[in-house]
Amino acid sequence: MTDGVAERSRPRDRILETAQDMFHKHGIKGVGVDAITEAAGTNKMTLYRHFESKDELIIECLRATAAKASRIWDEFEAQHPGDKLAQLHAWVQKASQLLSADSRGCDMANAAVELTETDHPARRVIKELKEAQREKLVALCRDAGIGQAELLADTLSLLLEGARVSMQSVGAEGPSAQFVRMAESLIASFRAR
Amino acid sequence: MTDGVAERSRPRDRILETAQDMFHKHGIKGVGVDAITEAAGTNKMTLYRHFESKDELIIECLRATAAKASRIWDEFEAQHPGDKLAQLHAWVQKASQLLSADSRGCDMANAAVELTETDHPARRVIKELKEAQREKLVALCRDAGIGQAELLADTLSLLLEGARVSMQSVGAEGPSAQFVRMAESLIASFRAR
DNA sequence: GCTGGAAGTTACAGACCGGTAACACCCTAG
DNA sequence: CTAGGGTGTTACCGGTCTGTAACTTCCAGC
Repeated sequence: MTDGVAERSRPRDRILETAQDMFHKHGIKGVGVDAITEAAGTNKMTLYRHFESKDELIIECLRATAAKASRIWDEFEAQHPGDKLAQLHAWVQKASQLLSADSRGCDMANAAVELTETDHPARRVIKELKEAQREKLVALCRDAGIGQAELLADTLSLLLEGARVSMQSVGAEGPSAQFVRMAESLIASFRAR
Repeated sequence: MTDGVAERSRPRDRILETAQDMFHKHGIKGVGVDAITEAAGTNKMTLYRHFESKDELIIECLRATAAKASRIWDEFEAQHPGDKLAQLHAWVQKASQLLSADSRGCDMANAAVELTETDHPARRVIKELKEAQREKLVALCRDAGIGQAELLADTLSLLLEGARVSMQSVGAEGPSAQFVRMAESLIASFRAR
């Protein structure tokens, strides 16, 4: 009969959620564990009882973010059951919404930029998660009946990745503003082949 | 009759060059001023006599990097005088070379990711420099006789930006490997309109 | 009510950070 | 030769960082 209120959830969950949010907003190196625990309404010792190090917490945050993103793909399937082309357009739409709603880009890409040590434990996790996302998009393009599915998927990936990082440097009025137009005409052009 | 040897150049120049290199390799927050001065063969006091703060040094580094990039555009003009379309293809080629030679992406974009404070002095510099680069590419596309020059330039920008950040998260074998093919077919498609 | 484990508290270690003060040195322009 | 500016050296300041130790408090299950 545990109380379901978010504010009174288990400390581990609060830490994970708060850390995700703060890493996203201020960057990984821009947030200390003390700040996280304080914002999560707990303390450092409790954090280190649940996560063996800050690096481990970072990895768990990335996994959680990826899992959240993965759930969006389920929405596509639910909204357009079986219609893979419609799901691809929904993907473009969703990407555009993300661009409008948030100017801090992709957590995994940002983490890769910040964590420059080539042997950092988070790097292989980032690579794995990004590869999984790539394969999902390739499969969607292929199932939508597009011939060069890999090429379209990769192009769309780069466009979105570029848009998300471009927003952070030039701002929302820069090249990223044209993302939807670019993506849609790309899809049309690939379908025409 | 000052000795021209690079190792014996003025301390300010050595600091600037070393800082550029180290910020690029290890990120801005991953490098302390002590490490920079030591690598530059000097000391912290000398750094602070030439730069009023680390933030100011960061800004000077970004300006220097942009100036270096700007010189590449002069090469395009020198290699293909008057032939703007050839220069556009040279741009693609050069971008691809950068992708192969270096996996740490764009210093300005990386800095924008790292420096999350919205009022950080480097942010407006980054925006200015990125906007200048954008206008250069737009002008090149326009002068190459492409109708929707802005749209092509912005698409190429996002592709390159995406490729440079994608390399850092997924690696060189990911979507960024197809950059040249994407860019060239984009240019061809825009020329056909 | 008792007990055991989870959580909170305080203090601390050791390292690094950006930035400054005071002073010694060296080398070149006059 | 001398004066002075650029440079090097050392020590320090106050702050922040990750991570730990020792102890107390709380609360649910029995």
